[in-house]
Amino acid sequence: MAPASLHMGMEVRTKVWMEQDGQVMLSDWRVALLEAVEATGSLAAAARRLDVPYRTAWQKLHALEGRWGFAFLVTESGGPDGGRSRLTPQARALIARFHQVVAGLQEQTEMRFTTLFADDVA
Amino acid sequence: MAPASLHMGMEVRTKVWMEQDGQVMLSDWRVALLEAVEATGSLAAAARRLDVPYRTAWQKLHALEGRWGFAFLVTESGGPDGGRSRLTPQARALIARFHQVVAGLQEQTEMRFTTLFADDVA
DNA sequence: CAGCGTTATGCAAGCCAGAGCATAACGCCA
DNA sequence: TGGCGTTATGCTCTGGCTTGCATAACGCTG
Repeated sequence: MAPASLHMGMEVRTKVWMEQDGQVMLSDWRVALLEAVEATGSLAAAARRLDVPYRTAWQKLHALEGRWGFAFLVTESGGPDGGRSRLTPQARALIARFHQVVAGLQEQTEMRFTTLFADDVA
Repeated sequence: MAPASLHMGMEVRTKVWMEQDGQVMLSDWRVALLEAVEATGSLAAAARRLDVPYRTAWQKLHALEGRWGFAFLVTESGGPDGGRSRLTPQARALIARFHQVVAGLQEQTEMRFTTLFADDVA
């Protein structure tokens, strides 16, 4: 068998976010959360899916709305399923542009990493 | 005058790092620290330059050496300037490859950001 | 030989985002 | 009408990282 690679489990990771005077205005994680809301129809379900407490998820989005000055979610409490949340058009538009900004970055980075750290490390 | 842009001070930021089973093996910040050591000739000076306590800088590098299993710095205490630290060839090589991995990412991201968020936000 | 600046490292304190717990309103449904 | 699941939000507590403080050795230098 081939010699055991020294970088078992080694991986490269990237993080992209937007900020204004030190405050996070949008990040890949937050985008993932918003998309989970869109997919599941509720913030509670989205939080469970990303494995974070509802408390935390709500706080993050709440802070975001405060900073941007407009709503990201249109919510209803009560009803058949207890309630639900959906994204506002503005939120959707913002997410779309964010995706365009970060498109391909992770893949590029991983490709370079794989090439440069192919069979040895250090 | 032109309408005040809604994204005054808005910026996109990226972070790149390597990790192995949850532990940071190298990051852009750590690389910056190492390069500051190379530039100044001492870890203490490097820490001052990056505006972090010596305590912190040393801990980070110490942990790194432990994880990789080899020395990043060759150090001397005492002497004319009190002591000094220089990078090992292995550390230099690692840094060089890290740079190749992340080359241009920041610039690309910023270009896309500027284009997509040119005159309005949301 | 006393002093300085650096490396090296233990220990205690602080700081803060994240997480837990609690409460309340809402609207359907059995 | 009592129960359920969701939104919404206050208060508190904690786990972990960052920092500060302290100590010691080293080896020039005045």
